[in-house]
Amino acid sequence: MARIKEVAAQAKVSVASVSRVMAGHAGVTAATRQRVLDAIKALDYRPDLAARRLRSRRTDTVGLIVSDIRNPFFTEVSRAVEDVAYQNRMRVILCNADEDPEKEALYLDLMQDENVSGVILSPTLPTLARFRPSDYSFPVVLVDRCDRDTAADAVVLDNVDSAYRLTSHLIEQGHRRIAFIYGATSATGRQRHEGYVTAMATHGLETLAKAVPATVEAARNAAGEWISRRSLPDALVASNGLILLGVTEALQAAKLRFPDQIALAGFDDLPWTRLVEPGITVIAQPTYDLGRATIDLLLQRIAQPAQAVRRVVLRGELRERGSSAKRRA
Amino acid sequence: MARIKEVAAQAKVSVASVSRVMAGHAGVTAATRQRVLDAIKALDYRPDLAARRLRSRRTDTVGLIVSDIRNPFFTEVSRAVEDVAYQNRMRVILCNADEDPEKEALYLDLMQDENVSGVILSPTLPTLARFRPSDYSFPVVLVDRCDRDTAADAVVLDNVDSAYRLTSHLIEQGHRRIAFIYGATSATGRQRHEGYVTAMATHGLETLAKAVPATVEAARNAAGEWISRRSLPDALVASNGLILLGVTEALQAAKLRFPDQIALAGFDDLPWTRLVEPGITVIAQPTYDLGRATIDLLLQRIAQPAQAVRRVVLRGELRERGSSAKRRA
DNA sequence: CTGTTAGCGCCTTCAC
DNA sequence: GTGAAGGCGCTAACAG
Repeated sequence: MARIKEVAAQAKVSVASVSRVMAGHAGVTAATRQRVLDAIKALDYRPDLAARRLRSRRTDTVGLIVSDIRNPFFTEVSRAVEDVAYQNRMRVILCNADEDPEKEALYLDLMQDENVSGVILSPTLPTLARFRPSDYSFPVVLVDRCDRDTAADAVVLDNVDSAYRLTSHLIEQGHRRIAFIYGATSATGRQRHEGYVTAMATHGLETLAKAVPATVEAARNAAGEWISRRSLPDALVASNGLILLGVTEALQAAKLRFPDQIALAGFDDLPWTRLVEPGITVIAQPTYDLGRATIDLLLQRIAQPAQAVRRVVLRGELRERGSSAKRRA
Repeated sequence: MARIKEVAAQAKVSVASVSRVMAGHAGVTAATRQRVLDAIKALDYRPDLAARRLRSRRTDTVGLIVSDIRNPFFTEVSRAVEDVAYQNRMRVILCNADEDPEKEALYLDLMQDENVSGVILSPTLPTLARFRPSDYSFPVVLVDRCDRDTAADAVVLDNVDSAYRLTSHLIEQGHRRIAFIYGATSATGRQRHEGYVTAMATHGLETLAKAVPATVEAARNAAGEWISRRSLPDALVASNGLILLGVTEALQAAKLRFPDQIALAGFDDLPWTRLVEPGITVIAQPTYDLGRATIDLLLQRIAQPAQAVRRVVLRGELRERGSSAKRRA
């Protein structure tokens, strides 16, 4: 492995010039520049990143702390982050916090140790509650989850609105007893719950909601309990894709047909929601765009640490399908 | 941020002793050891990783180059890798090659620059064909995809066998004209195709196979073309979860009911395969275990670079569901 | 415009 | 058992 010294020797210049050429720094003759470039190519020189990072005190690395990598929403966000980051010569360190606040804290610590240039985080509720950007030596951009008053860059869906629209749609379809199952570990679940509550209240309807851990199993069990009661709701709404899956499984296990016996709707336009007859009505999230907006925001923040805190809100799109069809009066 | 010097000063010892204590090195008095530990705690000292890496010439970082992060198979593998890696004080750099050989090459290069301790790779066919472990300065463990004669550590499913069993199952159910749609970009698709061919040959049946890019869209189109022909096959088999999804969508678009009009089966026990009535028969892959075996192998290889090349083969499990049900003779 | 040089923070011989 | 000192490979400040 060639070192910068050898490149300098080969090009008959000083190491400083080599460094300057690599940095794309101005103030180098075209001639020396070329000699350096030739030497680099001739020796197949690749700068030592560890040395560079030690000296320059920057890592060009971003940490991606995702709350549940199995959730397709986050894998798509990760894909966007990965794409854009590498296009900008940044590395991505992947961390999966598994909806566990302790793991989140651990990973944030790790990021400190790694001296990353920035972090993307989708915090659980406890972490979000404690979250102060100033606690960290690196910029943090929140994705998917943040409170109204969180003083940090964030990219989120219009959760309240989307849930409001989804619920209103069900009401318009003639459903009245609409139940809402939502993730208890995230601000997102809460906000969607809020949108649901508002929509119900607007129409003078009683709410019927349950918070569950954001897993397929928990949702399946919760929905199962509801189903086994004597009085079935008219409709069930799930606050995200994982929960929607659990609910759908429970309905199927109980041999309940939608929309005939019960209507169904939820968040996240996963491929299978079209496959399950007659299709499930959902709010589609622009997942890739959310991810891209997040890493864009982070890169900008890294470049300009002092710029004003920003919040990007993307709109969810209602996709009506058979599962929410009109109730026969 | 405290430095090792300050810790040394605070503990009234030399930096060497601090370093020794941190390394858990023997030959330090319990007394000094305690003083150092106290100082570290008092100053909240955290060693600078960039400096340590420069000095020690090791990064304790593994690269994870996944061929398609949107494929749930790989997200589950990633989860396992992530889990185990961090438990072993290793970082994970995530790369998504998107089934693109050029990106794979790019990322492998990057891993070289990063001086990673090791790499996990699920190569496309072209990359696999060229692959020589000795081309890299770090150990590489292949996951999901490798040839019989690839001289590298690898963790894979028993692809040929599983496909053989799946196909045989369909034959036993009375299906005869069984078509196979498989991913053209991976050794895995090929091997599953081989198992299919063998099973068909064993029973003296003609094969009917098509290779497609490993995406939902490509599979949907391919299946669509097949379906629109005059003579429908008895059954369709998809070589992985993405392709199975595309095929299922095509069948649904054509309003074909399974198993009545056509039987269906595939690889990857994704949640939705149970949801689509009457359930799709699949080979379930032990995805998490595959990932864990892979990172385990890599960590062992890092610890003992000279050990013999190993191959771990995990067995796929046939899960019979309605979609492959007996053909009415 | 180019070269010399002083570290970045840590580990690790080497003396004592 | 402990400390002093050199150097990992690079960047950047300073001279020239």
